[in-house]
Amino acid sequence: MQTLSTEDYLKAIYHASQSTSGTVATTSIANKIGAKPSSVTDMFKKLSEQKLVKYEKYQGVSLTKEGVKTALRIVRKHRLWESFLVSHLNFNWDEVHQVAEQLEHIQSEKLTNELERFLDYPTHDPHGDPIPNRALFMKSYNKILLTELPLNKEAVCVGVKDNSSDFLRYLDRRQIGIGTPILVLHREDFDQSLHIQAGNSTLMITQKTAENIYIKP
Amino acid sequence: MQTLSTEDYLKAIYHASQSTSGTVATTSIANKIGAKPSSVTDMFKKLSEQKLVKYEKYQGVSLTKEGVKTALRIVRKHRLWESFLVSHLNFNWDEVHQVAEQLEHIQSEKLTNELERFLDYPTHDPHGDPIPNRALFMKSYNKILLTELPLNKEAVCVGVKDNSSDFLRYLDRRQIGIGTPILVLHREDFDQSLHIQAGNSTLMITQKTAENIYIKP
DNA sequence: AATATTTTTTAGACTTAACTAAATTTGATA
DNA sequence: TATCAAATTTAGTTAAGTCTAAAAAATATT
Repeated sequence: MQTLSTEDYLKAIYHASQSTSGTVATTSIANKIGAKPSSVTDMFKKLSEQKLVKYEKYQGVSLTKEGVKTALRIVRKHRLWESFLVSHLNFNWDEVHQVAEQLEHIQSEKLTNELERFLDYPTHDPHGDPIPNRALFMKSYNKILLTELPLNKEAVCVGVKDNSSDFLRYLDRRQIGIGTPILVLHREDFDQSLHIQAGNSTLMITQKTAENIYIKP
Repeated sequence: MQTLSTEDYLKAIYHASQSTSGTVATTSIANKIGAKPSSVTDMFKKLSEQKLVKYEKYQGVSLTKEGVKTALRIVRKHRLWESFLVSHLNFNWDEVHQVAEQLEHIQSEKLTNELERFLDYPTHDPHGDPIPNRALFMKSYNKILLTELPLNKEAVCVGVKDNSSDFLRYLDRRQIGIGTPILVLHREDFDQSLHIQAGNSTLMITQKTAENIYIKP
């Protein structure tokens, strides 16, 4: 059985390898976990002994098949709990992360599966991220970043890249959320800022904001 | 903030002091926690430094006011989660304990209070034990053991003393649960076994069984 | 009351997951 | 290619919570 800590490492490696899609560097995990690189090296060795990662000195790590499965089981629990917190316990989408970080470590297959049933088999969490099903399979939308949306083409917000409370609350204030229809009215060549229509209101957003919003045309 | 382990100790001390209502011995906690007495002594010292227990060498421990509050917060979470598991996630009353042991350590006041609201402020858990409210106040029924019920006096099962799966499953098979009406038809002087009417069926139970069923006349 | 038994504590050691500081390797730069 | 900087690993340390074995105190028995 995994300790709480190894689960955190596996999840961090999983997320890191999603964005870089290759081997993952010691420092990048150290930053995510909030630990020193030396501690991370120690853990890489331990995970390697357990055949959860492939690790070669100075070459970074990658998850083994078993490692991916373990990581996905945690991601599954995390996203199911986030969904529950928002749909039934009045949490906002910017408040769920910290609590879900704890709940994701609860060990009970029955609990996870019953929670999934209770929520009626949700496919995406409150941030638009896909929830692995019982077989750990998930399909993500064919989503693109808002920066790539052509002018005057209708689209819908389906997720966010940055899950920080700050960003999510910012979107809340702008009344942008999952499902909000979005149209790009004008793209400023100078700084790549966008004039968009989000729902019923027209507003301006920076490039940085647009880079963190996923949409589906 | 408490570690997972100190929370377990506080809860164990709380439960032990409920039954013995005095100071609690090192060995009794060692048995509950599944640790050696020497480890328990160490923890007693630590909890004492944190002013959560009153501890004097060789004299056992008792919870301080703050210790009781911390213990009750855990009991509150434990029983709320047990209620949730049974009422919404199809758990049986004999299956909930192990999972609730994990869930009780989740740190989030909002989560606890929203869960309580979602469950519509339950006063008792699936085993009939009272759930502390937000102010950590709980009122238990004026319950007595089934062994003390006079012949032919109507009563209702309101709880169990032994929460083990074995006992709970045994009661399930006998169709005895919270709310089941019970009538003692005959008490055998020889071994104190009882002939009772439970719901619609008549059956015989041993003294040991009767000693673990709480009823309200 | 003296002795024996049980309970509890102390002392020292182990494990896990972290740390710091120093050494090594890699990759970039000149 | 030689050198330098950054990243990574090694070596040794720490803290929490556990353990075993031995010592001390409390309780029970004769």
